[in-house]
Amino acid sequence: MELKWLEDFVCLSRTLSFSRAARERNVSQPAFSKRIRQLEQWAGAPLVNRVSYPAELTVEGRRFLEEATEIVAAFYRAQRSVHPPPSDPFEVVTIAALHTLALTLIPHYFGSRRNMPPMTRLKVTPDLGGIEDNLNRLVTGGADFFLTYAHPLVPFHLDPALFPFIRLGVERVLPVCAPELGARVHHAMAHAQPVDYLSYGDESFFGVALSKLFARHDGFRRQVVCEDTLSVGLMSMARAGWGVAWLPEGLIRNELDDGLLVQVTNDPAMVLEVETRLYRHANAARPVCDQVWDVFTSRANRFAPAHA
Amino acid sequence: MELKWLEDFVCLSRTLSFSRAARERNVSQPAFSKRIRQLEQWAGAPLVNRVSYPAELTVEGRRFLEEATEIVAAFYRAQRSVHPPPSDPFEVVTIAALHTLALTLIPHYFGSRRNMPPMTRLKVTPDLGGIEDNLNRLVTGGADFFLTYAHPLVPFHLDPALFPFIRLGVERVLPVCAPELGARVHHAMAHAQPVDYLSYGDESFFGVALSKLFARHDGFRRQVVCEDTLSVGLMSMARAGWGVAWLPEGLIRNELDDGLLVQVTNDPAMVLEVETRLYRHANAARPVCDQVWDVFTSRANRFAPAHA
DNA sequence: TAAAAATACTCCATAGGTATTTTAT
DNA sequence: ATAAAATACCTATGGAGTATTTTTA
Repeated sequence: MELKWLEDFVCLSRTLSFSRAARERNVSQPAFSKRIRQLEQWAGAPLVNRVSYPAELTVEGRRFLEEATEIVAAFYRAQRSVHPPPSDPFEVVTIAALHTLALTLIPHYFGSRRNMPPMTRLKVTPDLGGIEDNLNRLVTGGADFFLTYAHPLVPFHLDPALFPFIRLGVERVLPVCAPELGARVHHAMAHAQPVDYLSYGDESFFGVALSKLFARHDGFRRQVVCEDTLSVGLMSMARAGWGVAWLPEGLIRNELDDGLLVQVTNDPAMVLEVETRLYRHANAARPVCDQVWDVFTSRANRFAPAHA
Repeated sequence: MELKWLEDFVCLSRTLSFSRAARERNVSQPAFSKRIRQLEQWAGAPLVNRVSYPAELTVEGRRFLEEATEIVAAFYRAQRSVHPPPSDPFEVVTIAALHTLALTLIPHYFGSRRNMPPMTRLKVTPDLGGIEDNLNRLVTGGADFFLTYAHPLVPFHLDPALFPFIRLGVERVLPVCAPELGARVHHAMAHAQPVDYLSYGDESFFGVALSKLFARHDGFRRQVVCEDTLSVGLMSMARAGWGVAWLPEGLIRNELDDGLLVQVTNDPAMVLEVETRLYRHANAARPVCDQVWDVFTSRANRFAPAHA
């Protein structure tokens, strides 16, 4: 019985796809399948229903998942317990965050240090374009909170019993470009002609969400001229006049106000609306975590970027 | 990272001996050492201090032990969660018990079913001579309680924080034989001549304890004529006149009263006194377990066989 | 038809064994 | 001197890969 089997299973329960989970776990699909079978043999029952597509957990699998998630977290807690952090008068609260939110939302919520409980330190661990790392940090207890976007087009499954979340607000992701390109781009889009497009790639949250959004509107043709998983990177390119980028409103409010970026269309179908959510581990029971949770709960919607 | 490494470590923390733990875990000593080293590498620190003898856990090891014990239990809880027992109106309380105590002490404590909380069922899982299996059942959550003898000569270590125990009483283990052998055996022992001896072997609790007791009195010579790890088996042989056996007083009270067995010496140095203890898992938090615990606590010493 | 999962097979990393040396009491 | 732990070395199991077939949407 190996720890990685449990990690495999937790990953599979999120992706509900052997191949995707295998890729995420950096093993070949046959090897991954075999490991899941070994786990099922140890557990004594099938945990995944393979006949349906997409795959789904069996009743036994759902029961097992709760325990498995707990055990995985316990392992890394045990590992950390060996090297207790040097006694520090400050309580450290770790927030795993999609990098854009680390830039835009966290300052909004906390404003100044005065809004933090005294003697606490905020540790933000931004991702590099994928949410998997952040999810793992939350599941294994490496982070107390996970600040993320959420959208029906980009499903990721976290057991709501173990990982409660609060909906902080809604953010609009707008198609923008430099003002000198505005007219040309507007014309191209209106006539289904290809436009220069600044892409998030196919892996990141916005990349997946946008590609599915565009799939619904085949009138939109695009030519990828630059790719970057970081929204701030794309913003720089857009300001330099390379092309159109879909950027979160909270990130570019100043640029829009100052006319450094302009929205290329008012078609609401071309605007992506995403929720902003804060997840926590139900067992992250430190008092300071409850305090931070309360700060976010009390300010939810009030400080959400789209409504600020 | 493998489950068996944690089981190895828990076992090692009890035995404080690589070779003994290796035997208990059914692997060779080098393989066992290697597994512990792998665990230490994963944990990121030495968990065992090997320079001292007997080996002892490091500070890190003691911290890690608590988590490890928890995780091992969680694994087997997860495994059981896959096949939940059929809904049964009865709560089952499982007691792992040294077989002799299963015969003598449990009936004394509970008397009739009326003393059990209503709608509960007692499941007794006696051992076959060794305490290791029972310890494992307790550690992995397979048993709610562990009823055992205890003696300084037979140390076994259970973390008192995780496995609290109550001292139920003291039992004397007496050298007895059939009445027709009494005079001859008494004479032989008085003159340091070998006597026919009914042995528990070298593995069981009484076997270890007695061999260490005898080592202090080299005046006692013995000839093993029969070996059985079960005390009741030895009692039958003793009644049939095969030789001398050391038997727990609670088991042979009737035989002594009826003159079917007689004590071969009154030398108090030849009597083994053992404690009877009830251990529980600190996290076995079901209400019915607390009730059973209370039954034992309230009756401790009152119903101990040696004082009954 | 295309993507996903299972199957077949090959290879090599490593877990575990035996034999031996080193170390500690 | 003896018992325990580490070291050295060898063998074989099985874990992971590639290639292929089967299956499902």
